[in-house]
This record gives sequence, C-alpha cells and structure tokens, in this order.
Amino acid sequence: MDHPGPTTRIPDEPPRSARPQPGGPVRRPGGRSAEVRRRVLAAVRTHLVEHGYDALSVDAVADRSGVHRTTVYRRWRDVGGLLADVLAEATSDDWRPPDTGTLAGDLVAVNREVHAALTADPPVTTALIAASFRSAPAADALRTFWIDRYDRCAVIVARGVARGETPARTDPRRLLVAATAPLYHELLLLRTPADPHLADRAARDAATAARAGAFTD
Amino acid sequence: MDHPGPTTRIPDEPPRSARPQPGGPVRRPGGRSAEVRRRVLAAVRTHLVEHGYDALSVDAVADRSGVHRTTVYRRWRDVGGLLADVLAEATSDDWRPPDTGTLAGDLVAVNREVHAALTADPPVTTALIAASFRSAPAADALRTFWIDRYDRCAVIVARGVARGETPARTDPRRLLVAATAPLYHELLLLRTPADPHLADRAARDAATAARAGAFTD
DNA sequence: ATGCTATCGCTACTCCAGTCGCGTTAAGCA
DNA sequence: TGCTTAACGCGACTGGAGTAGCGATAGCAT
Repeated sequence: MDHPGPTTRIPDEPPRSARPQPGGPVRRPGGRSAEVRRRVLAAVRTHLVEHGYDALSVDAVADRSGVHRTTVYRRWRDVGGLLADVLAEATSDDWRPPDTGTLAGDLVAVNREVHAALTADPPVTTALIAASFRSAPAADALRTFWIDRYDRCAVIVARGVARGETPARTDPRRLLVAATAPLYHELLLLRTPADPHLADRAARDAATAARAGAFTD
Repeated sequence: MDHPGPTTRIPDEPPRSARPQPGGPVRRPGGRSAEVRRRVLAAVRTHLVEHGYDALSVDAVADRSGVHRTTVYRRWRDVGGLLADVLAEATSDDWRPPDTGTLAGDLVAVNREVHAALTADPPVTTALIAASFRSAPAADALRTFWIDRYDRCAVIVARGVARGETPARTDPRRLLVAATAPLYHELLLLRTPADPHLADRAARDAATAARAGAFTD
C-alpha cells in the first residue's frame, strides 16, 4: 500500500522571503499560496525528522517555515491537518498495487510498503495515525486514504482467484485487512520493536489462510 | 482477552464531602487516599459515558469528583494516567483465557471479549488506546496489560496443539495477534462501523490459517 | 493526647493552543 | 494601469494544561 516511505524526498526549504531577481519580479509558480504550502509542508517534514511527532506543533511549523501562525491555523486547522496535507502531497494518484505473479508475493510486497511507511523517517504515517485520535482532519484524511488503498488492492485478490490460488468467494477486503492488520497492531498499538520478518510473515500467513479457504463465508 | 467491558459496573459516586456520622468519625476504608481514588475513578467513568474521550480532562474529573485538580495531577499525572488506573481497577488478576474445547471456539470467545471492550460504554479501552499516543503512563499501562494477556492466552494455542488442531510448531503469539489484530484495525484505525460478525470471522479465519500451517516458520 | 508525616487543598503563576480584528500585500482581471 | 479580492501578517486576547509553594488536615505511631 502506498504510504509515504523512506524514498519520499524532502525538498529544500526556500528562503524566508524571496528577494527581487535581476531583470524581473520573483517567480512563484502556483502563486503565493502554493509557495506558502511548499514551505509549510517542508517545515513539517523537517521538524518531524529532527524532533518527532510529540514536538510537532503549529507554532513550531510556523517558526521554521516563516509563515505566520495565524495563516497555518487558517489553512490547516491543526497538526493533524498539516500531517494530512503532507500525506496528500506525498501520495501518488497513479499508485497501483504490486503484481508479482503470486498472491503471496503481492501481499508480501504490499506489507513491505506498509512496514516501510510505519518505520519511515520522517514518521509521517505514524504521526498521522496518532493525530487521528485527536484531529478530525487527520481522521478524515486517513479514512479516505485507506478506503482508496484497500479498494485498489482488491485486484490482488482477484488475480489470486483467477490463478486458482484462493477460492472464488474470498472476500478481498477481509483478506487484505488480515494481511496488514498485524503490522499496524504490532508497530503502533503493541509498540513492539520492528522485526524485519514481520511484514513477510503476516503476508504469508494470510496467503496460507486464503488458500485454506479462510475469508469466505 | 480481559478488557473492561459492558459488564463493568460503575459504582455510585460518594458524597462530595463526608459528613460526621452520629456516634463516631467518618469511616474511610483504605484511608483518605483510597477514597480519593474511588471518587476520581468513578468520575472518569461517568464523564466518559456522558461526554466521551474528547471531553475528558483533569479539570473535568476534578470538578466532578470534588478532588482538587492539583491532587489529580499529582497522583495521576495526566488523562492517560487516569485511564490506566481505571483499567487497573477493572481488570482481574485471576482472569484466564476461555476454554471451549476447540481452538476456534477459544479464539471466538477471546475475540468477543476484545470486541466488547472496544465497543463498550464507557469506552475505557478505546480511550486508553487513544491516550497512549500522547501519554507515557497510558502507553506503559497498555503495553504491560497486553504483554500479560497475550502470554496468558498462549495456553489456547498449546491446547490446540495438544488436540492436533494446529501444528506443534505454531507460534502462539503470532496466531493470537492474527486473530485479534483485525478487530483493533477495523474499529480503531479504519473506524469502520461495528460489524457483529467481525469478531467471530476474524477468529475463525485465524483458526483456519493455523490448521493450514500458518504461523509456523 | 501529642507529634510527625503523608496527603490534600488553595491560589497564583507560566506557557501554549487557538482565535479575532484589522491592516498589508499579492495576484488576477478588466 | 487601476481596482478588487483573496491570502497573509500582526498583535492582542482568551482559555486551558500544567506547575509551584505553602498551609491545612487526615492518619498513624508513641
């Protein structure tokens, strides 16, 4: 599943105030509004890397980005809104689930992406999930994202059915949740130290279950 | 797994200030300290029922319990500490995992308890989990609780092995996490509406997986 | 009954999250 | 080029989370 992961690049922070250029006005693609957004989101990512989620605040982001705190409150409402926007910026509309040729392979690939997102630096995904318990914008963004991603991944199960790897009546979402839920549970709720085999094991356990007829009524 | 559930009884809130009784001093079993604790924890539960987790605060609990806010901060540190103590009060040292005669039956029984806890009123468990992202006392209490409960449930898997329902090499914790994680994932992270069949399905899916040799390396 | 200690209550304080009103400025359009 | 509007900056404000110091009181031991 597509989450912001370690390959998400942090763009350089632009200068605090753009200086007039020789020969013409300062160029601001997307207008002042877009530049404000770029600076603010860059500040969120940098602050997360350096200080973690607990230290993330609207004031901290405003100070680092040079955008006034009132503007940040006005546009993003709270820390959760900031994180939701960082996620929105980082995720790709054209993301597609992996296609490795086997159900287990696809689930392993998805779980590796989820694992990478949950252990990434900056910890955007874990921060957004934590924020979702306190912030409506964060909860909304997360729900929307997950609905979309679980929908897109249904094709993994359809391929499995087509290959005869799993019964035709397999509930796709139920299987996908079974594959991914242990990662979220272990890393976010139980807070167990990251186990490099966790993602693959959970995926393979789910594939074994599917083959055996689980996830069907 | 033992969570405070709908059967947890809310004791009546004692009067704000105990009045001298005819013929002798006010009786305070456990001393003033114990009475303060009873009143504070009762206030936490009542406030959760009436206003939910978002409205829970140290000041609200102090007002409702008649215990000074400084005392509440001093003893419980934050809202998470309050919720951790409510959990401690409600959980039973002698809880044992269910023993229904089958692996699937045991997992279903555990999952029903987890489901009851996650959908209970007052929502102590969900509140504590939400608070654990912000409060060290809450995170510590939850971790300790879960380590204990997953350990105690290992016997469910041992019985399954003894009955020949699952291979001898089955990893107990991995199976238990696979059975319970979808409930937490759906109800707390994905926030999907409570599905009466969720608990049973997740449990049976895990039992099917175990029978098929999942959760072994 | 008295003294000591742990616990609690009280008030004032700091700091931070969040908001408001108003002026400034960027940007688009006629 | 000028006007209008949207977005931003600024400073002041409110309310709530959290803390500190000190006095009062409950409870226990002598």
